Amino acid sequence: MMDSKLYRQRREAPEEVSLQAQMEEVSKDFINNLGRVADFFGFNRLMGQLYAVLFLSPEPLTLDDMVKKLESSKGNVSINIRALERWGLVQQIYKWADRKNYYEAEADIWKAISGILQERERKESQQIISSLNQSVARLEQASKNASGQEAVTAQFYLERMEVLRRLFKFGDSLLDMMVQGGAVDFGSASRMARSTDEYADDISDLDELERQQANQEPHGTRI
Amino acid sequence: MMDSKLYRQRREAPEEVSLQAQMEEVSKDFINNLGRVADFFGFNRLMGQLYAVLFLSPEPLTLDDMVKKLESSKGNVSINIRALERWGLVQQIYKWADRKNYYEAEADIWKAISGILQERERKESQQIISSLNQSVARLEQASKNASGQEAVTAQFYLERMEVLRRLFKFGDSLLDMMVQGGAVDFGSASRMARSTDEYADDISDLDELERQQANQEPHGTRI
DNA sequence: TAGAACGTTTAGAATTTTTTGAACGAAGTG
DNA sequence: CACTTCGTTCAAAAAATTCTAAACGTTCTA
Repeated sequence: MMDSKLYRQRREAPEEVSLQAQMEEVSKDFINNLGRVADFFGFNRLMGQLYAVLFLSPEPLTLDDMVKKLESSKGNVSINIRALERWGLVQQIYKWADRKNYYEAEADIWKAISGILQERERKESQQIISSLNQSVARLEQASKNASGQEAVTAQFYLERMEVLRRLFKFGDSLLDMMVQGGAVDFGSASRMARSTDEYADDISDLDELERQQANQEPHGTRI
Repeated sequence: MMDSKLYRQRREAPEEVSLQAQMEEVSKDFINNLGRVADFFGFNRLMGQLYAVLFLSPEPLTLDDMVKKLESSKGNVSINIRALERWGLVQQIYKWADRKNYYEAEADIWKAISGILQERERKESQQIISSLNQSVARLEQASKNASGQEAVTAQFYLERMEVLRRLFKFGDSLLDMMVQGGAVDFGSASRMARSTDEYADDISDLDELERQQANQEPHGTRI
């Protein structure tokens, strides 16, 4: 079934062979690139490559198709394709009277990315925000009746942590806006992210942060 | 010199000791968190931890201070602190008549992040964009006088690659706006990122992309 | 019912990344 | 000059990640 294609290819005229060859090369590049991207984003290379293969395939592919294409082992492909499935990057297709599983790439890239942002990046950022919130609360409480050197250091901690807390809050709302579709103004964003003491008296920036975040508060980022 | 602090701590009243303990714990959390963040972004854990230690320290620290605090080896700290320096996340401080090197964290987080985005994320995205551009160009050229099945497949490749090319272009300009300070509308962004055929006839989106990108074209993203 | 086709799981092999510790050189000190 | 302090380098160890190949369970087929 697949073989017929290969046969045709060998018999065709020079120009056509050349196109085939080009497509071959181009798709190799593409596959490598997505491999690197996946790596870059903390997935593994094979996941990216698998997605790439499926993304460039007009028809859904089977496990073995991918094994062949990527020269990897069946086990490895099996594991990674299922990871892709869990991330919503790949879907399974069932064919009538065919015991094989076919897979195809989620073609709506934006949907795929939103899913990842929602599931992974935001979870990460929210954990950190939550931890920072706790820390700030504890320190504020504990340093209430402190004085001298200790109080000064505690204050320093508080200021520094507040800077990071703002940053992550901003990052989190940025992610949310990417997912929900909103608008961000990086001009004010960058000012907000800068260190507290420089801008502590400039309340308008804080207001702006709150306003930006208000748009998406409904779905529960607040901690 | 450092010991005096520890001495004081032991002699102080219960409340004060408690604050110290709180600060200890809170800073451990913080250090771990930044370690994870660093990991998440493809640096290594120690880099994040080092940055955290410096970020929470009111005075600059020496290599050995950090070795002690993080219970790592000198070699490891040396290597990673210099990596941080290269990324502009940490600065060296020279003290008069002191042979040791002191380090302090870049306190302007936004500046630090911009640097990374500029140096690393954008480089990555631009490489991919460039590779995609080449591929698209090659395919367009090669499929000029093709026909039949081959032409159809080539067309499919082109469409798919165009989708990714748009996505990365958008990502690239997003990064640029974060660095330069601009505004992004994720509503139109998401529409743009979706697959070509659905929106091919809706030219206004394309216009919007170009307009958004026009702001930063000067510093050479165009390929 | 035996055997083939498929996908999953898993132990351990291979590879990559991170860490250590010792050696070294440069610079300062007595 | 002998000795100490400090930071870097690098080979090897340790740890973490990724990959393979074989075993296995299911489902289908003859």
